[in-house]
Amino acid sequence: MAAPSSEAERQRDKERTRADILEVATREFADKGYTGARVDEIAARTSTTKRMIYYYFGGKEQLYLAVLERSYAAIRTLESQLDVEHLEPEEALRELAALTFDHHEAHPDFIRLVSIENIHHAEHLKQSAILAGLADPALGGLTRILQRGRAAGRFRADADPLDIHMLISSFCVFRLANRHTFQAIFSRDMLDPARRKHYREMLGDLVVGYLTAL
Amino acid sequence: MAAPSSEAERQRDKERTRADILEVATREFADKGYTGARVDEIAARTSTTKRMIYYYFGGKEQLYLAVLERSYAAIRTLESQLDVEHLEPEEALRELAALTFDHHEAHPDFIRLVSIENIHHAEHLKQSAILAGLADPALGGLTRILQRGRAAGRFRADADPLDIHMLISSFCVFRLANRHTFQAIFSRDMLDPARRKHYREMLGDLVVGYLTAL
DNA sequence: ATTAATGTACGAACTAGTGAGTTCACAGTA
DNA sequence: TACTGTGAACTCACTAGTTCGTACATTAAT
Repeated sequence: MAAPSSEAERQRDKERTRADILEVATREFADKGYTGARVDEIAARTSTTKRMIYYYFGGKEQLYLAVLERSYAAIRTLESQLDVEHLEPEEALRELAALTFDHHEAHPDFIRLVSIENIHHAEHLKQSAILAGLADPALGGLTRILQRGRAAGRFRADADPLDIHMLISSFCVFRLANRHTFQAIFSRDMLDPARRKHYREMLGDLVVGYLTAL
Repeated sequence: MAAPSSEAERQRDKERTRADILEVATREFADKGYTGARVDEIAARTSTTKRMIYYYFGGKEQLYLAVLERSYAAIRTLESQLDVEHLEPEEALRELAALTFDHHEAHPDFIRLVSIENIHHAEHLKQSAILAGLADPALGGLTRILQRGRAAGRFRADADPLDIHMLISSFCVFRLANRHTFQAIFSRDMLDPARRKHYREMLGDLVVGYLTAL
């Protein structure tokens, strides 16, 4: 009975309320942008009230920051899912690219938040405490693969890990971030499941092709 | 004196007023997004008043649509700048990619408007009258180059013009659209003039590498 | 004189944020 | 066991400020 989380009849639960707000706010901000998002609307969709948003987060901007940080935190786990030391450099690279491809596809809200944050010149991300921890997870595994490929004389010598990361990101991000204008103009849905495999392999060919060409 | 555009002492000039409003509105919308943009702010930065915005454009949304259409119209001129029939397919492709690269770099406002429009699910672009005229200019030259390359047995047979266009766009767009978060995380400015040549060539290698690999 | 173009002042609706009070769980105390 | 003080979690109604849009007045051109 003294258990902190007993069971069903819970009305007052700090963590649950915070998580509820964050969940709803993520969708609202990703959907409408920072300025377009309405605090009242977020409140209405939670099981709590607007006053609680201010009670727990302080204000609209701090809530947005919390949403942004939570979304970025998820991508840091990508590195840990990468186990490619036993693969040939080319295959390891394809594996890494595919992993990124899958992660982006699985987190459209995150991509939208990144777009929104760029509209705002990344001013919120810049002041975030988690910023420092984002670069290494994204580049660690990639750097090791490139070193192996270079040492084996199979990758071009002037390849920079950050450039390759940018290349992979641009392909994966564009597919989600520019989906709507692309579809409007060319009548092709880049997220059509029927084309998923094609794009996933195209990205691998692209990266390996660039590194092994010449 | 009957000349429609006489000279300096012009206070009443339909075209000039419209153009002035469009110019200022483009910057405001590109900078703040649709919801973030303020009609009063746009009016303040023109040499005219808010009343004129409603007089000429009808409202905030129609003004945004006019801004969007004007920006998209500019990209339709790209096709006409392409004269690569005399070049080998590989070089023609590099030329096309470089041209796109340059155009995107020269029109950051356009890229931002596209991002913003995607946040809004391209709902404004979809209802635009110019939509139908956008696909062909983007793909015409590219399709011809790919045909030549394939006919000569130098490009892979399964290459789709729209996929290649997407590849080129993703690289060029990412460099501008995600500049700020990328710089915040990796401390690298993708628009640094010192790296411009490198990226421009990287894109060419990328496209040619993908088409000629295997 | 009539009409097109322009400027000013204002209002209705919306929006972020807050003031003030309430409910609940629980620990200490008699 | 019953009572009570306390603080965290919560609700409701409100305010101060903003924002799009417009009614009305005015000026210039034909």
